[in-house]
Amino acid sequence: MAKELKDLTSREENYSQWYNDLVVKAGLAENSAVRGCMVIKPYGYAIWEKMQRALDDMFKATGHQNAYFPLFIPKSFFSREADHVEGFAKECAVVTHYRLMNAPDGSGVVVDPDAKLEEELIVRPTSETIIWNTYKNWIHSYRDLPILCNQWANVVRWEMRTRLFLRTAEFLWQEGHTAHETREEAITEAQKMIRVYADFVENWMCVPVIMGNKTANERFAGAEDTYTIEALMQDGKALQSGTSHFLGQNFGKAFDVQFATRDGGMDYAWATSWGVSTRLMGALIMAHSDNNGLVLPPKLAPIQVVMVPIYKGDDELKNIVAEMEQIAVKLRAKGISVKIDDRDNVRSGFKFAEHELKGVPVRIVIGPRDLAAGTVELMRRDTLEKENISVEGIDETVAAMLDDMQRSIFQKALRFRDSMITKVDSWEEFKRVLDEKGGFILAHWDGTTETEIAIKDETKATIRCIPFDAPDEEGKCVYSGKPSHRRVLFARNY
RNA sequence: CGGGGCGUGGCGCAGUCCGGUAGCGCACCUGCUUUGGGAGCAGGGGGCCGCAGGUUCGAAUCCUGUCACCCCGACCA
Repeated sequence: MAKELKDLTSREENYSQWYNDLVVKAGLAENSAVRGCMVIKPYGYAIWEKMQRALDDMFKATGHQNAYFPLFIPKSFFSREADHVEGFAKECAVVTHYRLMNAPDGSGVVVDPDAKLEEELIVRPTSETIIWNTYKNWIHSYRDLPILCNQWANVVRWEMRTRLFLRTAEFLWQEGHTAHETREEAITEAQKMIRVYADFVENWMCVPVIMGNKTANERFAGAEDTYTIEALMQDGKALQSGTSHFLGQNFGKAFDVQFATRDGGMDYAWATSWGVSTRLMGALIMAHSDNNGLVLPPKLAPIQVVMVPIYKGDDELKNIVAEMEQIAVKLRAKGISVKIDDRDNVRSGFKFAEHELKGVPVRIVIGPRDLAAGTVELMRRDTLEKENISVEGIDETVAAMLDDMQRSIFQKALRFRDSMITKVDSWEEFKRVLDEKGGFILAHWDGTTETEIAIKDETKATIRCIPFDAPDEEGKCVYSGKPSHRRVLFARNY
């Protein structure tokens, strides 16, 4: 391991650089040999697995089942829904051949020109088309509905510029795809799932979010309505953290998914889709980290408690580790994951720094003085506060501390987020707040795409959402001065 | 696809202008001393200098070509 871990520069100077360094140094992920693609390292993947498990439980609890659909999608499927192809065409990886051969001149391996595919295959950027092509065979009657499927998969979007976790050419996600009998039922489903996401992000990741509708301009390609959760990062930029779409009958019609209705007629199925991705890892990192490294919510930390011995000589080490093992048994009995760091090739100070960098929530240090006194030193990662406590009842103390941290990390993020929401009523103020403070801006908007785009062109700020809880309020558009009936949420974003 | 930058042990870099046969820090290995906040000393291993040509007695260095990657735009969330 490296002393180079030491220099996490101040976050204010260059937040992007700082973020990238942190992701790499904390051992979460790194760039791969493949352009724009990411290697998720074991520690990062362990966090992702915890997220997956929690989300999967929530999906099951809301009646969904997992399934799996193909990686490749015939090109023609994309032509079925005009908006959809428009939205994804520019970033698709295309498979054109199915065989390699040795180059005739011996220079290596080349694509066999005789092995050209009749129809090109697209590596899925999202799976609506292949799934609805399949649903056509599954749905004949209203009795077949609803269909509530989710798949855990990888997708590819050939982005020009990538950033670890936030935007990679290939990413891991889940995508739910449901089919319903009525418009109302589908809308209810889409709204239910955005609430599931908000629940997960707030209660597991400790990241507060604002739920709302996307504007027509920011809507998913092929959707009638898109719901989003928007989080705020510590540099004042917003991050779209999850979306849920009401797709109307667009895909039902595009793939001719008709069913016999209760009253003897025929109708097209109503659709939703919803997804969250490894981008959530980026949100987790950028929402809580400090200059010492990651701060992980206890519920998502692969290791919740690390124990570091302070010792001279093998005998002392042996005694301390024996004590630690007894404590570990008690902690594990409470479902707490524990690691005893008894490495003898690095010093304790190095271990402290390393575990802080990796965001381990609680550290227990035991040295000869503690051993004699029956105490330990306890430190919590979020506040870096240390206290000396008795070994008696340590399992209760640590369990309570982990619970408290889960709440406290969220509260801290919430206070920051709330302090970064500014109500703005003039164009001058809008630009000034955006440049000097950042964060979310609540302002009136005249509801037109022209104004939305003009604002984006001038300031790079976009409408993140029209919050569900935005109260009715008469006002004038901050840009055009035309009448508006509620405030919408603006921000610069990732 | 425009504009800029870079390619040298695992990582980060110096050396390139002005050619002389490769160096520094970290990491790694061995030993001793250390251990309550990122250890010290000593010794050691590892690089056809992105690739291909050319100039030259001699090329990391000069010339030509080529391939990567990074940053800023455009694209995208």
